[in-house]
Amino acid sequence: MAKEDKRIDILRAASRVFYLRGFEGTKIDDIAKEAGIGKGTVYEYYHSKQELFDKAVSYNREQYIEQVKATLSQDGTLRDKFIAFAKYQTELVKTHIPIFNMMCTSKIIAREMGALMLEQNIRVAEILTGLVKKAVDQGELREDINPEMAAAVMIGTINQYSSKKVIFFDAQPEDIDYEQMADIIFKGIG
Amino acid sequence: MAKEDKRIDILRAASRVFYLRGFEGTKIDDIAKEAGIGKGTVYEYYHSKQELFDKAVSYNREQYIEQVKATLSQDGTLRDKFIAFAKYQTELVKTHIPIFNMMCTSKIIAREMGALMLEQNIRVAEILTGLVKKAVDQGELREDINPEMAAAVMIGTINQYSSKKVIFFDAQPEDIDYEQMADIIFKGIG
Amino acid sequence: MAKEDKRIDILRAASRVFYLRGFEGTKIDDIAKEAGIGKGTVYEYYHSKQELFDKAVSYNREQYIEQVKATLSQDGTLRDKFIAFAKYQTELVKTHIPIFNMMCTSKIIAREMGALMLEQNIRVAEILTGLVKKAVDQGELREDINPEMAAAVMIGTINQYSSKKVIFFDAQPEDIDYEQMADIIFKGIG
Amino acid sequence: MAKEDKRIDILRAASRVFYLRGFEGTKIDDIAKEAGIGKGTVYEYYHSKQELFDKAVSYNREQYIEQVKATLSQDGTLRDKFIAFAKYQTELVKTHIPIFNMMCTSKIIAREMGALMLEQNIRVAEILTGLVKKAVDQGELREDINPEMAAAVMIGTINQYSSKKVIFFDAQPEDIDYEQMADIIFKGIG
DNA sequence: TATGAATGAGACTTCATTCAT
DNA sequence: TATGAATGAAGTCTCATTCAT
Repeated sequence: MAKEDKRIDILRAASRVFYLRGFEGTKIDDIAKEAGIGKGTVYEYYHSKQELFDKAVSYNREQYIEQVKATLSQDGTLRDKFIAFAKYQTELVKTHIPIFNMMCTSKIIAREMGALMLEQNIRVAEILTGLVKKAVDQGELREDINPEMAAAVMIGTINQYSSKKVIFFDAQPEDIDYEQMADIIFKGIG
Repeated sequence: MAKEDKRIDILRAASRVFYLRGFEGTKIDDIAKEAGIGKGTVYEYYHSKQELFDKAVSYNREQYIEQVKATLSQDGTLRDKFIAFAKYQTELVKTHIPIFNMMCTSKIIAREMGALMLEQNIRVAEILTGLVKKAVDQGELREDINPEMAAAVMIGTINQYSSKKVIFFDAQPEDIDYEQMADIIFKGIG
Repeated sequence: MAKEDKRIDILRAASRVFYLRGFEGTKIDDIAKEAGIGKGTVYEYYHSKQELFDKAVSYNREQYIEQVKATLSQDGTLRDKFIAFAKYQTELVKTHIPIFNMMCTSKIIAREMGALMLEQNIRVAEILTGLVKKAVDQGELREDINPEMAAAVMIGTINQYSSKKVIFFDAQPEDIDYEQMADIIFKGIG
Repeated sequence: MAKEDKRIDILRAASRVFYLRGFEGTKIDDIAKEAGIGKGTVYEYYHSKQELFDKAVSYNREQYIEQVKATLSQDGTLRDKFIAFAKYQTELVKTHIPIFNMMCTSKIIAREMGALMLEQNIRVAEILTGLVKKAVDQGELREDINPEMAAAVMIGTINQYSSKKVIFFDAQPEDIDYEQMADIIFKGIG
């Protein structure tokens, strides 16, 4: 228990620091201090910096995917689900899970992390693609659309507009007009 | 002349290596070898690794923005421009300019690079937003749309669908169905 | 009682591990595991790794010297004693007491261990030298020999031939022809 | 040239320090200081401490074997050769080549070094054994001796008596009575 | 008394930067 | 101007020792 709790404590501390400074920019000592423990103690729980990083990525990814699934499995139309997902994704970026940035800050991204990032993005896209197909079947969307592309429009728009507003302009998640975002995606800009 | 040429040579060599290995993962010696010169020579042209990195980022950003401007200033409807931009962006990712990845591989991303990335993305978004406004004025788009958001839909969709297909699934830029992408954005998915 | 037994247990466990891995290559945890106890417990009996090492060396040395004395105090001619000693020394190397190797595996050999090694070797040499003198008196050996050198011939030959055969060629102690060895030493090679 | 000279300089400096303190007890910084260079420079010439150690052992071993061969190939009887070899071996221990001690001071002795030590000792023993055989053929030695064992008597006696006198009692190599040593070996102690 | 989690000093190694040639 | 050998600061990881339980 206490042992496992501490493992998680260290993982979360590591996540915070990796998030802020990236893999290379993070010193084990930083993580130890963030967790309020000694440097050597980190190594009692994780064998290497790399392992700690990988575990932190996995941990946050799991958390993320679970939340996405929960968000998208709520009742309602695809429009409702989209708005819920957009809100969640925006909150996420603002507040807590550092997964996106963590993936962008390691020198090894070009090798191992590419697959991880892909997998996660693919899984979310797949879930959304499935929902799009169902919505087509139920007549909520027009029949001639490419579901995969439709899912890309949704995810892409959120990442481009919503997340960036929050990250770069310090906007609050509640300031985003999700209804308008849904309108423009569902009705088109033309 | 020759001096200035060599500066650019080094800059381009640095861009290639930074792109592949990130800031921390790149050794000055790697850059020197890539440029076919000695390690000390790099320091005759740039005072530090950090300066070289910054200059490489700026250089690639300039090139990128210039190309985007050229692409979007061609004659035609917004739809035409969108397709041209999507093609360019996709080619870009596939072939050469390492700007996106460079931004993801430095330990300083959270601090200085955030602003750079923002600025570039903002500039492209601004250009597109301007074109959207013009298209609204010319009746090509409906009047009630938020131009900024419309631009985000376009950029976001390209990044999510097109770039990912190319990056992660090794698709060729010419395999992407840009017409379909334009349709879904202009007509909406609803 | 039990306390003193445990001290010896730890000492023997330490001897085995030091023997295999040397001073620096041995972790306190290895010794604890070999002794079937916890790491902290080792420190209840010995104040430091260095003390434990020193005590282990002393312990094995005592045991060794006692055995050598017993072997050499048996009845018989010097030739008999030599053969008995050669057998014992060969068995020793093969089976159990790690004293020689322990002495070769510490970083402190050049300083403190030199004296220890010397002392032990000297004591054996002295005992043998004494026996040689007695044998001279009893007419078993010729009168003009240097007893110290004669002892060196005996010890040196055993170490060079017998021990090496066993250590490096995995010969069995009983495969050695001790009679032939005695012959060559007593009669000379000339 | 200068580069190769420096490689050797470092190797010799490393040999001296390894000799005094053993593998584990030697810090790269010690070697650098002994060589009068910076710590990083050592790594310009050798990739790791282990490589440097291995190279130092090999280097000293080569030097040693060459010298032994030269010593034993001089004209004269076996007795003459023995005396020359004993002198050389004694000088060696006193003055310069740290091979024996180096081999005794690493934690890896039990694994890799065993073979090296064996090989060297075997080679010397083989050379001597060959000379013994030749001496038997020429009637210098009696016919019924075991040449391998005779060689062991010679090497063992030198190591036990001569080297120890020098190492532990600080005797000078010229103080040793090599004639007496030859007598006792050739005529026997009996 | 016995334990093992926690600790931090210290070692190896890397690499940006300097500078003599 | 061009070079690459030299350097040492700094980071990762190990492990002897301590101490609360």
